[in-house]
Amino acid sequence: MKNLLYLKDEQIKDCIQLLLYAYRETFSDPLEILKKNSLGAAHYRALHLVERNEGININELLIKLKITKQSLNRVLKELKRLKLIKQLKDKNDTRRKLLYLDQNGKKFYQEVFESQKKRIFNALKHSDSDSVIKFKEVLKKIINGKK
Amino acid sequence: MKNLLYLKDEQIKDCIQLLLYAYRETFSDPLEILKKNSLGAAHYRALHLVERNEGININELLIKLKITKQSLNRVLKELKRLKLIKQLKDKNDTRRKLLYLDQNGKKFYQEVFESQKKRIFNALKHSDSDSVIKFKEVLKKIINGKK
DNA sequence: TAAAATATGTCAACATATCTGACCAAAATA
DNA sequence: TATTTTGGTCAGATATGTTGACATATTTTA
Repeated sequence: MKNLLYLKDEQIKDCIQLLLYAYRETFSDPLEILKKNSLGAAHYRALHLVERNEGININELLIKLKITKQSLNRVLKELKRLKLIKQLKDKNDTRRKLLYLDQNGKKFYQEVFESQKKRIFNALKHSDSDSVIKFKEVLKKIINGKK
Repeated sequence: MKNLLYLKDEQIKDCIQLLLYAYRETFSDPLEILKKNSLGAAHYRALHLVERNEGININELLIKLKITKQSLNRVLKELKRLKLIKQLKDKNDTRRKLLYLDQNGKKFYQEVFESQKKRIFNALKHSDSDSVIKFKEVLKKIINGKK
């Protein structure tokens, strides 16, 4: 049995705290721009997922966001009102509604993303390629978790 | 100029998404136990910081949490009521109140931490020492951010 | 084809955790 | 003594989530 220092409780607590701070800072950066448009973090999370998964339907989005459809609906209603996203019927199953960024959406998303990007960009720029790969690997293991 | 693949927008978006998911999963694990005691994530964040900084005062805690004193006050009131934390006056400056875990607090904190620890522990266990070091380095750069 | 399942939308009520702004008191410091 | 610092409190607002109930259109299944 190796003496795995980095598995000691204090080290784990360190990781948890770093994760909390990194998340908080990363997601507080874009709040200002969002607020100007009377939107919040929840709208951005949905917008981000639509941007990265153009044509996603409501159900898939719900699963990724892990919120109820009532909560999501409120968010989507406002995003549609502001012409940031649009819905098109799935031709193979017209019950399903597929989500896309609308005209304003692409521009707005890019603006919000830029505000958030700076922090990550600088962090990665000052890290080497290997560090970034390992950083993402550990994050993925945390996400998939539970042994 | 090197061709830094990992600085492309798509890679940055990947990182942001991983960070969001890792945070969400890590902090959703302990919610069940907290809820049994009618506490939430906010109480745990405060409890965690008191555990890691025994004798911290209110102002320092406010700065670490980045919330208003009104919000913190409500959280601390409940933690004190449940005998999870206690306040002692600073003898050098009796305006200041220093926070410590109370009897119940140590036991309760450990229980909640264990529920959260599993996920991180497994992720780190399946990573090598170098990966963990680099993982933490990148997180720190993200936190200190802004060039 | 009739019944069941699926995908989405909506209403209402409520819970939680945050915020702002105003104001107060005790203690330390200039 | 006047000002600043530290902490507490009240009241109201906002953002985001929850449950539960119900409606509609469409697809799938028996």
